Amino acid sequence: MRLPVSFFQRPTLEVAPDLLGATLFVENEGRKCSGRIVEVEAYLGPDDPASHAAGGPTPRSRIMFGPPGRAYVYFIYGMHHCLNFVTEKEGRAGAVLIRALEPLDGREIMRKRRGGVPDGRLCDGPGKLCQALGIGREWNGMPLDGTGALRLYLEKTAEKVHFERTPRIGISKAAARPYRFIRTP
DNA sequence: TGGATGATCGCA
DNA sequence: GCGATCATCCAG
Repeated sequence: MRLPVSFFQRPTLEVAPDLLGATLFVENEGRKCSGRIVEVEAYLGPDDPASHAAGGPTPRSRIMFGPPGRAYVYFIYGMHHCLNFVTEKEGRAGAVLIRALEPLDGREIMRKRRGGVPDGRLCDGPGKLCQALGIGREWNGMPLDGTGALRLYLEKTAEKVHFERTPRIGISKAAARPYRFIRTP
């Protein structure tokens, strides 16, 4: 079942765990790739010091304050992109960072984009999955229901999903908050 | 463990 | 303008 945009119009900390187990589909360069979401992190609004939305809207973080159910893609460390899903109702900032996928369809082209790493390393990091799926800045702002100029969408899982919560990775501010969600067996 | 590599943002 | 910082990745 396709996830509607309204799925994202909720508190970020509720959306994040609900995304675990969902399948992300990306149509790019005439190819369709998909992967199961297995790790995410929540980033909140101005009250979350680790969030790009801390300190109010900026040219980069503007999308986080806009309507939910869109992609927030940013460039970091001079060489990587990260994919987020915008949450909360319009005017309130929030996003979920997609940190890892289990690759499903399109592994051939993902391997090609990733330079022939083993399948287990294709999408096991936020920068890696963007490289595998061919996601760059041009995907920023794309709706998550496949209605944009570049198509991506999600399907919900029917399975019961187990997960654990841990602190977020690679941040220095608000590092103690348990806003990371990992799918467990 | 540190280097690559460039956009971003606060402060001057 | 300037520079510290950065939601990363990979080689060694």
